[in-house]
Amino acid sequence: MGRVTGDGTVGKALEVLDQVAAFGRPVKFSELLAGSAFPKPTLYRFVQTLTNQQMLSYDPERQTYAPGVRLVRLAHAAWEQSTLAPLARPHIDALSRAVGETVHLAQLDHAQVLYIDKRNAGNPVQMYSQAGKVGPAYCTGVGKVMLAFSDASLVDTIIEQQSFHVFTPQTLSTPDALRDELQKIKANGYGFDREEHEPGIICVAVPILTENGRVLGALSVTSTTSRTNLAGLEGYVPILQDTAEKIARDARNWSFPDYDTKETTRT
Amino acid sequence: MGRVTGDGTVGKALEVLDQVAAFGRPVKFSELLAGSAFPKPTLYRFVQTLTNQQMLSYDPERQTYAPGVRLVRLAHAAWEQSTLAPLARPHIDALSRAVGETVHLAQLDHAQVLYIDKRNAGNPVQMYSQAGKVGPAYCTGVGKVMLAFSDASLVDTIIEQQSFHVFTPQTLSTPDALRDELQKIKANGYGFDREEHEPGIICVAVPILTENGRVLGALSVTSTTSRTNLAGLEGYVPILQDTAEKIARDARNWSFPDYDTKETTRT
DNA sequence: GTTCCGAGTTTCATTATTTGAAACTCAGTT
DNA sequence: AACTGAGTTTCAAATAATGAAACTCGGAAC
Repeated sequence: MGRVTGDGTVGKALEVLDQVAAFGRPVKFSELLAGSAFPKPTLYRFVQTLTNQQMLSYDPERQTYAPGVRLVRLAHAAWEQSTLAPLARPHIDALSRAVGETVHLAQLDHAQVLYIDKRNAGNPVQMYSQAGKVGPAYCTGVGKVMLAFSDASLVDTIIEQQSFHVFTPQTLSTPDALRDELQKIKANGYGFDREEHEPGIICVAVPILTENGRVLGALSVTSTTSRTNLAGLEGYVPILQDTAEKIARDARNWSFPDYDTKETTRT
Repeated sequence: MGRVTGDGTVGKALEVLDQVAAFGRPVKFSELLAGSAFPKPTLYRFVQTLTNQQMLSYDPERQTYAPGVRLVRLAHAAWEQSTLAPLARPHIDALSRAVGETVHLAQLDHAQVLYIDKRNAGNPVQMYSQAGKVGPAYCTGVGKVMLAFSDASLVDTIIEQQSFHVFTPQTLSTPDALRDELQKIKANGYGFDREEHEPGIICVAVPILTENGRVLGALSVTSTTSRTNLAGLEGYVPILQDTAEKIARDARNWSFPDYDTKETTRT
């Protein structure tokens, strides 16, 4: 079932770290305790250890914990070494200059979309996304495009984990509706977000695929209904596909890790 | 007395994580083993656990490990909750537009400068490209400015930990030279980087201080000797100080961690 | 083709760490 | 003065981590 087994003490500690991060704000020990499976002294020791290790920061005044700065340092290394971002950067810069709209680079992380880079439009639209932020896979352009080109078994797994929360009247709210959409996207080679996540926000997205057709990530151009429409965005498809192809080519040359391939030829 | 490293199993596992990150590239198990104090099976189990937990990613093709995507997600929470960056963002945007040069926002993390946000001269907003990067405290504008306004005891501790590596002929290479410089910076209220870290790169920096004079972080405007000179940069001091003040004010209003009354010893 | 080699992996008895019920501290109530 | 409850410490029992040794297995050497 859903729960990945926490392996050992380290797994438990990281579970606590996730809990703190999930709050989205500095959190008191008692709040953590209320939402934790661990007994008080156990949780207490984990929080102490993580704070010592700078994985959490403690505000002595308010007596709250928040994810710590050590994570920011570590994530920089992660971003540089295990994401497409550094490789894609020059291509995204060029794309951004060419289209003059907000550009996103995303990867699939478990059942969610992880935004790993972004370029803002010249006149910035206030948007929810940033590098490191996660979003739903079933109602974002990048999410749907990545799913559309993923293996059926992976899609099944991921669809099971979607909440299908209805953000707007356009949100695809059932697995079937999503599967239909994925099929159309696969046929077209690109996909839209038709205000499915945020009203007024539309986007066009393409997958970044290896030669063998494995999904590395996705690229999108985002705009607003007040600035353009789907037909307008569709005009960006060629340059998006061109950019995606360049990124994929660079990725091959760099021999990018098969980061989510497990059990390929092993028994 | 202080244990420098290793509280429990969690501490050891995080030590391994740091080791991987320190390589700056995907690393083989044997390379890790060579630089590790842990026996082979112990290290092996840590690496397995961290990989299971997505704190490391494994490339089965090349048999290498790199910091994992989970860190990127966690760091986003850290960046939003325990750094000045989200709060400072609008002010830095404004500053960036006004000066048209590269702008950095940094905090002190142990004995190092941690860059938490950046605006490039030409292109707006690039996340995590520089955010998360660390630099030396003794030879960067932001580093020296933060030290200049820190408590003497903290400065002593930090100076002990500096390498005083000589990057350029201008690098301050002794504690005494640095202390002199810090005194001058404190008197002026702002500081320069006179090509001390990279040839041709100069900057002017100001501290971000609370009402009580506690250092929250630092702001800098960076340019090159081919574009301007120290006198030119000095012209940015008023707008830098203004921006720093606005950030400090917002920090107080938002009552963000790491602010307010000095050691409350009420009786 | 066989042997050797060594990186990576597993085993298991030993050892050290983690665990959590209970007890304690202490500032702020009642 | 007694109560309360969040946060902290204690300590014997339960559990997990440890690492020497042994094993795998693909490739290099003979």
